[in-house]
Amino acid sequence: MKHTTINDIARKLGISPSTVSRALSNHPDVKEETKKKVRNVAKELNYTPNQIAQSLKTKRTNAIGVIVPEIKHDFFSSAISGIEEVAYHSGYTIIVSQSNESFEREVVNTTALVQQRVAGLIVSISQSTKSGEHFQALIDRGIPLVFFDRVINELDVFKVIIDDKQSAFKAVMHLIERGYRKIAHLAGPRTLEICKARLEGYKEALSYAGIPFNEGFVIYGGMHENDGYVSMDKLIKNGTVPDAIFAVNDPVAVGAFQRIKEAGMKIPDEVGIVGFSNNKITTLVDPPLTTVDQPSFEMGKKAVEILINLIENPEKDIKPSVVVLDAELIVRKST
Amino acid sequence: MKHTTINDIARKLGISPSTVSRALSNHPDVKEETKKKVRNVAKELNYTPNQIAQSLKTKRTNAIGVIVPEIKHDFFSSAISGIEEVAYHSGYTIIVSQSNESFEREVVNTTALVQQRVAGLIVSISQSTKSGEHFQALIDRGIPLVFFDRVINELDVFKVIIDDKQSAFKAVMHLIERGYRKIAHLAGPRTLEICKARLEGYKEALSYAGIPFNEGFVIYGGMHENDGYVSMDKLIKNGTVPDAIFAVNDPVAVGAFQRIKEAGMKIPDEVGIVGFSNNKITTLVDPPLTTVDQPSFEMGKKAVEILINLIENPEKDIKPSVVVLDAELIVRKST
DNA sequence: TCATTTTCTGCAAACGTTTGCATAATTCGA
DNA sequence: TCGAATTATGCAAACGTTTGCAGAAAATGA
Repeated sequence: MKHTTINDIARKLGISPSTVSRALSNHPDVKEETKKKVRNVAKELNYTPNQIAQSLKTKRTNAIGVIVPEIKHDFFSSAISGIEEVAYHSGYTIIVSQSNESFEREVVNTTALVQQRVAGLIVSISQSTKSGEHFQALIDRGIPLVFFDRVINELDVFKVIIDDKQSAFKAVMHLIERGYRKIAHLAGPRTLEICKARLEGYKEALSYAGIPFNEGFVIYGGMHENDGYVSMDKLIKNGTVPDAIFAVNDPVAVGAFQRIKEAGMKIPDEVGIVGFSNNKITTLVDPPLTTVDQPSFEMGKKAVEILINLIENPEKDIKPSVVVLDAELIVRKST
Repeated sequence: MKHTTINDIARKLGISPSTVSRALSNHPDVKEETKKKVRNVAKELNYTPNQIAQSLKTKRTNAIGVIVPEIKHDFFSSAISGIEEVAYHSGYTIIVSQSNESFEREVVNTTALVQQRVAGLIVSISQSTKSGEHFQALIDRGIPLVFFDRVINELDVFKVIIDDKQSAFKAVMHLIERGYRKIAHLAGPRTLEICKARLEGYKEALSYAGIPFNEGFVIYGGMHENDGYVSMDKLIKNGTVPDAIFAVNDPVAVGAFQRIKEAGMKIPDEVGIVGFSNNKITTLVDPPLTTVDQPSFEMGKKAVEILINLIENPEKDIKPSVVVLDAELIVRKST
């Protein structure tokens, strides 16, 4: 009733399914005349190859699995856009799932993708992921895997990242050059390497500039706008108002930004603020935010390019490496 | 080398694959003791069912295809989030593709999804889609299809939308109540029904209020920020500066917003502005934008709920209907 | 004209499952 | 203790392809 098969075509033409198969894949063995007939009937009957059957036989799929913490997050959605873009042009399709920052869900998603026999996976881990066993299992089975942005250092796979520490260093140095001295850091979850690295960069810049590190100026929180708001609120309530903020990412920066405005403090005169990621919002707030341009779209593209290369060259086992993309500091009016 | 199969388990236990299959799916016919043994070996060998083979046999898949114009667009990425959320909890997986506003690519994506034998599709059409044949083909084959937001009126399928005309009407009436009289509309592509509807609502509000319709106050453009900027620029260059703007969506509103600021005009005193969609940015610009709250996340959820219902009840052929979700006007400081 | 080569087509097995049906193994009643 | 009823297992076909191999048909040469 539903889909026509190669057999329907064969029956209609009184030839064998094998010939039809070969005709459709333009095999040189089959006569041009037969090919034509087959193609016509195929069109006439609205034939679409059953990729499920093809995959079963050939043991290849053109599906790439993608797992991110949250699809709607600006950084990830544009990374996914980049992934889809390249995948599309290479004839791959992407299966997208989100972990919602939950470790369990990340594991479930991973096995779901394995069951679907995706050709490979691109992953940015959840903030509650403390173990990499589910990914190690992929590696053991020889399923190509590429991490981007949020990676697990211990695992020996390809990683597409930026130099978080160096970028953070540059951002904080910029604040220092602008004359800010009481610089607070709104940090992300301690579990994430990117957050650790950004914190490191912050500390290093302070020490480089001879500014003593003050534990009370590091406020840990999540990666969302609300976290930034809450963290800033804490600083204000504690009476330890800094003269500048380095936020772990843009949503956090924007949250802090709002709290600062509510407190009636002037940006950048009373408080300078630097974000991280170059989300679209940063250009739209007033004043626009200084931030680190994290090339989300390009990171997605790069990750999938690497993955496809791995998929299509299974024999030469390519040594995993860490690809570090450039991330520039974009200076705007908030500093 | 790669994946263990049911046969590996069978061989290891000296039983038949059929028994293993039944054991794993907890069939009552197989003895508890055998089940245990099977489960143990399955775990030991790291068995994951090959869903490709399962699908081929059962003729069912748990993949849902999603096609949107652009993944990174705020509205769509949060709709996709909603879709994934519900899909995940119902055991489905989503294959996401973007048309990039290209008709051809939309067609390619559609057939790619059909080849993968997705259980159903959720689509928001591209702005250059003028024909619905590729979707009609789905309907003819009995493949469940749900449109959301950007729909094709002529096709008899489920649609999840908001009342665009009514919402536009409310938005423009609000401007009128605020005292604005020279209201321009930055319209979207004439091909999209949502754009036509919003234009209609605009016209109707004017006529309702007895304000004569002025052709020169409708500027057609795309759906992006830059389009808003350009359209606003035209109005300014033409010397026909309105005292209020009703934009077809938020990005366009924000683009106009920036051009207005550049021109040194005060919002809302000299120019009022209303957007459409309630993108996150609208709360962050200064002043925050009045806009129509289009529940993207919920639209995604609703669409996939309908789709799953269609997928899981193929026998009772459910009559397609149009689901209209509520969209409230959110009044902020820009009007 | 017939043997030989070349060109084209079909048979059948395989991919990893599921499942109707047959049958082996076990349990039960008398 | 034996046949019947019950319980548990296996056989084999099927899902829609691909592909090695065999062999039919056509073309070639002498």
